[in-house]
This record gives sequence, C-alpha cells and structure tokens, in this order.
Amino acid sequence: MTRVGAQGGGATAPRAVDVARLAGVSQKTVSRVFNGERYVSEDVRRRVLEAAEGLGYRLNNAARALASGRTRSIGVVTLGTALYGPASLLIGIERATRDAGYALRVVNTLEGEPGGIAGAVESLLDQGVDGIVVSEPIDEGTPSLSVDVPVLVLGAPAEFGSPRVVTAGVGAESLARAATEHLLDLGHVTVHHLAGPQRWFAARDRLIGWRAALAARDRRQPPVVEGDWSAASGYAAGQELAAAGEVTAVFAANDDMAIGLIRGLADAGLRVPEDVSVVGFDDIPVSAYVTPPLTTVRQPFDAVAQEGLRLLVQAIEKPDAEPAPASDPPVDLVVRGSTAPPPVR
Amino acid sequence: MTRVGAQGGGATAPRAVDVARLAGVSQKTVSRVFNGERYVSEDVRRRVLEAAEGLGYRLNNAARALASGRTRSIGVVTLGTALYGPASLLIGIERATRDAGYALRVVNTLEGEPGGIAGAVESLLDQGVDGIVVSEPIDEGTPSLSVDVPVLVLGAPAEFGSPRVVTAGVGAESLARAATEHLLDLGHVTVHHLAGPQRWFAARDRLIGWRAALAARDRRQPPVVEGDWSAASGYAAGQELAAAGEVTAVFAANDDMAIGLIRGLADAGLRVPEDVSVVGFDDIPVSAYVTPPLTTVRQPFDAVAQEGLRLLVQAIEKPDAEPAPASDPPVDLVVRGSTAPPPVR
DNA sequence: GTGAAAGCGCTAACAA
DNA sequence: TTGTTAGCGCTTTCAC
Repeated sequence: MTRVGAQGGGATAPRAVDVARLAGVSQKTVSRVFNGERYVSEDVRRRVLEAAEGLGYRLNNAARALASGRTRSIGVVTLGTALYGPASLLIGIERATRDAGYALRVVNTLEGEPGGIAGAVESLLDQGVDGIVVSEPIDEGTPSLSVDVPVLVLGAPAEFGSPRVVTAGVGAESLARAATEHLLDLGHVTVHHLAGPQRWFAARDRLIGWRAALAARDRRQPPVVEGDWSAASGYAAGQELAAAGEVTAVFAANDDMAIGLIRGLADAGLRVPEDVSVVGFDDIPVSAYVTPPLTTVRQPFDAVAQEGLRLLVQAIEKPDAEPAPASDPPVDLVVRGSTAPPPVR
Repeated sequence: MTRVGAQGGGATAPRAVDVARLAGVSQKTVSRVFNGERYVSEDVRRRVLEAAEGLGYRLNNAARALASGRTRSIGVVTLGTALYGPASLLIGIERATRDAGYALRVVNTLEGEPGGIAGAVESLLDQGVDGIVVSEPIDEGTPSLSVDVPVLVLGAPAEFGSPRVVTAGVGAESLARAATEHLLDLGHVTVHHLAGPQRWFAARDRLIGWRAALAARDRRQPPVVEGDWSAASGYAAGQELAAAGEVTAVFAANDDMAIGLIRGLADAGLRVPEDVSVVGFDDIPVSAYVTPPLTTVRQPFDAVAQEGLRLLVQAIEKPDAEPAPASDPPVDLVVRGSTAPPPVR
C-alpha cells in the first residue's frame, strides 16, 4: 500500500514519522512539539509545524491514549429529557470540559431505563474515560458504584458511592429558601410547595430549602404536592390545591410546573397573583412573557459546571491534592408579576 | 510493577492475555469472544467470559481503535443553546448513536464563536471519530468543509460541503406550510410570519414553507419580521405588528417567540385569538398551559435522528451502498386555543 | 536540546 | 474452530 498525503483514494493518513522525515528531525521531536513540551528549539518547532501543516497531519488519539494510558476525555451521564435545567447544565459542562482540554462523551439515560445511571457509567468506563460527570442524578438505590476514575456528581449528596467522588451543587437549597422567604416577606402566612419527583436529588434539595425557610419562621408546613416536572402535573396540582382551599402562596420546583399550576388555579377560579402567589424555579426563557410573568429563581449552571469540572480535573491530574470544597453560588431571585401580598379577607 | 486484578493501589488493569491465560486459550480467542465473532465454541466462550468477569476485564478501546483504524464513535456538533428543538434533537441523536453501537462525542459551538461549526468539526476530527453529525446548522458561509469521514447534516440543504454528506430533515417546510394553511383555512386573508434568524437553515425552511402556502392560494405575502428565537424578540415583534395594523394571523417560527408575541400583542391591546390568531412551532412542554394554549406543530425529532443515523452508519460501514433518501415524516399539527377565525369587521 | 528503542493492548492476515 | 505473527502510531525511558 502506498501512503499518500492527501485524503481520498486509497490514501493513508500521515503519521508523525512522515512529518519527522519531512522536517528532518526524529519522530520523538514531532511528538514533543505536538505536546507542547519544553526543550524544543524555536527553529525546530517551526519546521515541524510547517511540515505537519503541509502533510495535513493530525495526531492519532487512539495511539496516544494507548501509549499514555490516558484518553483525555470525560464522560457525562445525563438524564434524558429536554428539560431546561439539565440541558443548560450539559452546555455548561461541555464548555468547561473543552476549556480544560478534554473531549466530552455523552451517555443519556431515561428514568426507569434498565441499568439506569450505573449502566450509563459502565458504558463510559467501557469506552475509556479519564473522569465521569453525573449530571442531576436520581436516587436509584444503587449499591454504590465502584469506579476506578474520579467522578463528579452535580447536584447530589457527597456520599454518592465511590471513594473518588467530588460534588458540586447549584445551591438549590438556598435558592429554594430565598424563593420561599420572598413569599413570606410579602405577608403570606405560609407557603405551599409543589415539589419535583423526590427520586431526583435536585427535587429533594428544593424541598429541604422550602422546609428550612418555613421552619426558621415557625410557620406551619402544609402537605407537599409532588409533580413530575411537567406543566401537566402542575396543572393537576393547581386543581388539587384550589379544591383544598387555604392556599395563598405556592413555591413550585420548576417553571414548567409553575406555569401549569397557574393555569390549573385559573381554571379553578383562582387568579394569580390576586388570590394566589406563585414562584417558580429555573427562569426558563418564556417565564418573563407568560401571563402573569413568573417570579422565579435562576440557577447558576455555568458557574457550577465550571467549578465542578475544576474539581474533577484536579482529581484526575493531581489525585493527592485536597479538593477545595465548592462555595455556594449567590442567589438570583427574579421578581415578576406572579407574586403579590396575600388577599385581604 | 505487579499486575493486580482489582482496582486501587498500584494495580494495572487486566488485559486480554490475562484473561486468555486464565481461560486456557489464546489471546486472539479472547478477542474473538469480545467481538462476537463466529467460530468460537460455546464452551470456550463461556470459559472466556467467566475468566473476564473474574478479573474485571474491560476491553481497551484505545488499543482496539489503534489496531482497527476505527474508533466506533460519532461526533456531534450542536449549537450551544438550551433551546427546546436542538436539545430534543441531541437526545434523539444520542439514543440512535448508542443503538447503532457507537459512542457519542459532543462539541458545542455558540453562534458567532470563532471557528464556528468548522472549528467544532476540526476538533472532532482531531479526537478521531468515524462519522460526524451537524445538528441544526447555521449558514456560516464556510468554504465547504473537507472532511474525510461521512457527515450527517440534520436540517440543512444537501449541498453542505463535503463529498460524503448525507442529510435528513424534520420536514420543516411541510410543517410550516401546514401551520400556515391552518390559519388560511380558518378564513384569514393572509398570514404574517415571525421568522427565526435567517442564518439558521431551520429558520429558512419555515419561511419557505410559509411562502409556499401563501403562494399556493395566491395570497399577499406581508413583510417578514425576523426574531432571534427568543420570547423577547417575539414580544418586540408583537408590538411592531400591532402598530403596523392589519394583522389577523401570525405564524411564528418557534413557540418561545410565539409566547412573547402573544404578550406583545396583548400589551398593545390586541387579544389572541379574538383579534389575532397565532401558531407556534415546536410544541414546547408549556405550550398547552400558557394563556391562551398555543396552537403549534410538533417536530419528529426522534424519527429524524434515527433515520439520519441510519444513513450515517451506512455511509460509515458500507461506503458504496446507495443512500436511500429519507422520506418526509408526517405532519403533526396541534390545534389549541390561540387560533380562531378572523374578527368580523 | 535531540534521538533510539521498547512497548502500550489490541486486530488483521494467515496458518494450522 | 483455534493459534501465530506482525504491526497500528504514539509515549516512555534512557542515552547522547
């Protein structure tokens, strides 16, 4: 077989030796240049780069990974929905991964899918990754994963399983607390909670924050209504709460449910915010334009992804260093038209 | 260094030879078993599997890729937003990729980011992928990419650049046409269009479908208003259209803009659907719960991803086979409360 | 600063 | 049905 520089035909891709030959250096020197190692004279570096350019050389990552034992890639497990939160987080993770010089591999898993998160993690391990990110996990009661690469769990308790786990959270508790306090500050005696599915750690955090806010002011904690993140479940909750009576304020665990809720309340004869105030969670793009515009809290997805990845990369590259715990990001409450003081009797 | 089977400590991962030794066969036989090749006796297969299980053996993908020249992975370029459409499509692509036995690598690119799509493709090529998916691309006026792996472009004209490009579309034109026709059928004399940014091929398709529907009935084509997919831009368009007068029906290129539009119209004193009918595009989760519930069309993301990946995998594995052109998926119009006959003068 | 030699763990081609 | 022998294109180690 003949090796040809260009693509097409029966050509084979150029290798580092080809570049070396053309540049009049050893293959090892080409390797040095492409790895940005020191001890390469400026002149040699330039010659190598030119030769590589001319040949259309591309470093073969499989060979590199085989020889070095590192893939320079990070795998992420996501929960398969187009939900705004998870989708936004994924974008943040991709960016942070690329900035850190790693490639990103993605495995999606649906709730209730066989294997679940553990299966997805396995498949990443099979592919070969240097680290794993589990984004917005749910509690599958999984006997702790035993994994031999560092794992970053975004938005879950620290004790997720492996000995090499780092975590970072969006500060959902403080956000939920702030949302609840906003309603109390408006004069509401207590606040109902339309929770997300409690298998999701993200949903639990919001519940905890809500409870904490009420507890701190010695307020009664009404029974929790649990939805499934969907607007439809929010609608159902609205009907239910309206029927139960006594509701003047609701904190919904995401904006989709909040929007469904508002409509459910409306169809039951309760106006927002005149009769009932509603706060959402996420600040999805349409929140400001629904009727009434939704008061909500914004999650710092990018900051969390960045911070989390910093920890993960550190765990990969400097396993012995003490991981600095992530600081809680600031709270971002967006007050719009869906909240107001309670109705006067 | 000592090789140990388990994780932790200074252990090294077990290799195929280790499994072979334990099972009393040759290393090649282990390879055969793990590749599902024929000509392995049931007995040997079982012994190998047991040995592998016992050792915690995992096939080394880097070595496999190096030896075979194939990475068994597909790269996808996405446009970095949490927009419902792109996010849904990504999920479909991930699933289809996995079902086809490939791993998925993701590179995100923001509109206007240096390098853009071409840069993202380059980075996937550097990583080493067997095929590339470009999801919902925008027109960057890029001199056609020269790429030596098959490329699937989801939602763009066939002549995207490389000689090895396949395409699949969501049938946006027919969907847009159906949306427009729905309004005409209700009695509207003509229909305005709130378009997406025209650099996106997805936005152009919708515009084309809208035009076609009007042209087919010899209706006047009002000037197009162009938004940026955001609800905010929809709001602005609502104000603008209301000021211009003469509007009784609008087809918006996505639901976010439609929702913003409705509010913009409302703030300008026009009610939906009494004064103006609005159709969206996407059927985002909250569409059914906003006020009024949004009439919209649904894109067949999963079907398109599946179909497109079938074509891509075929191009990878059987480069010579003639790619069967994808069939246009069925139209899914969801009629809700935002559309009605035009007001009587 | 640079180079030579020895693998990394697998698959390909062929032989048995 | 199974085994043998060569690489795949890099990085590593050590020498110069």
